[in-house]
Amino acid sequence: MDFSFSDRPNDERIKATLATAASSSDSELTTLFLNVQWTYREMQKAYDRVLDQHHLSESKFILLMFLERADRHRLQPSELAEKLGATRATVSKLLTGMERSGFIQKGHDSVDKRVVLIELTASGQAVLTNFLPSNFQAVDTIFAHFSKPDQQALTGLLEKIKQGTQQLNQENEGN
Amino acid sequence: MDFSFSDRPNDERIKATLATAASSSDSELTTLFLNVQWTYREMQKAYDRVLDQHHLSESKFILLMFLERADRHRLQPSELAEKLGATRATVSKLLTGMERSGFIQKGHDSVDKRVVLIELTASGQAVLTNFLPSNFQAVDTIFAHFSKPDQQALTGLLEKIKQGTQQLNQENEGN
DNA sequence: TCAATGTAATTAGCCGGCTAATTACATTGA
DNA sequence: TCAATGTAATTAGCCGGCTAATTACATTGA
Repeated sequence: MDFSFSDRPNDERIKATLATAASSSDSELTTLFLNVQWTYREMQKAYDRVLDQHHLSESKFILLMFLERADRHRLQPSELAEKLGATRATVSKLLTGMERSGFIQKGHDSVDKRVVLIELTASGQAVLTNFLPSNFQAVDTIFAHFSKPDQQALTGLLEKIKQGTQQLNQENEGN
Repeated sequence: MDFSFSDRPNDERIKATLATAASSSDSELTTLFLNVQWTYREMQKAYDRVLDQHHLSESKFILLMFLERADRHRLQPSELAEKLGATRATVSKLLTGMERSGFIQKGHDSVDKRVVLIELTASGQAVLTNFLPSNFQAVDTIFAHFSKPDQQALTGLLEKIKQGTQQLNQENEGN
């Protein structure tokens, strides 16, 4: 596998976008914005590779975590969807794949016939247990160069981005 | 549209993950990691909404930018793919959609019969010109709460994440 | 009590990403 | 010169996200 960096696409975007920037402030903020996107996407790709080595995707991993902590290792698809923050349709697809992989089993609720009960299998348990150390290791590596103050600084800056995002949503309310 | 915040899914992930953390350092870094993901994804969703109001996706917008700057407003699909940093297959799909929308036209190269030439249409031009101010406005809003030092600080922290990402890739080389 | 309404899950069909396979043409070198 | 190899683009088929429609069952209230 070739992970030698090609930052070229990012540079191309910056070049193209800066040519249309009206002010130097626009230029700086746009560069920063593209930098945030690029950094996140490279980070996520690297993290996804770790997950893939364990035959997992991020969402599937999170679903296994929820099941692991649930009473009797069982939850309804709708409960999983709400915890995950995805639609029921998406979760339905993910669960189909996880059943095929043998990570979960589907069962029926005795009371409400509409309900499906998703149960963690031993094999799903094992995959999760195996992945967890790699997960923390990956996060450690990503933030290897961070000092304590760096962590706090980033937390503060993320908070400001969240506020800006909320404003952007308000500006565009009513479609 | 309802943009009232449900941070619940993020909280659920943090709760579930922290329960399995070995050290307090793991806890802190994992929380920070989830926070980075959450913040980016909310920001991107808001930005995508702005694009969608102009019948664009981010990749389509970038492709229009490349064409706008190109000699005679023309590029080959393979050139666009390399600049964009996506596969030719992906770009092929995007271009099909953009042709349907009337943003581009496909033509033939007189010399090399394998080559397709993508040309920006007047309508594509117009959509781009119209979107650009909204684009800068969106970026401004996202970073509305950032001071100059904040910008510099974030740039530095992103650099550290990039370094960590590269290390993570090295650790997982040869899968 | 049963028609109207609500709810759980899935399916169909779209988007934008990917890899692998295919098609068509161009280039190269013995 | 033409077989082997390279290259441009597309297509097939997968993934994980979405909305809208559908199916099947549960609840409610006149």
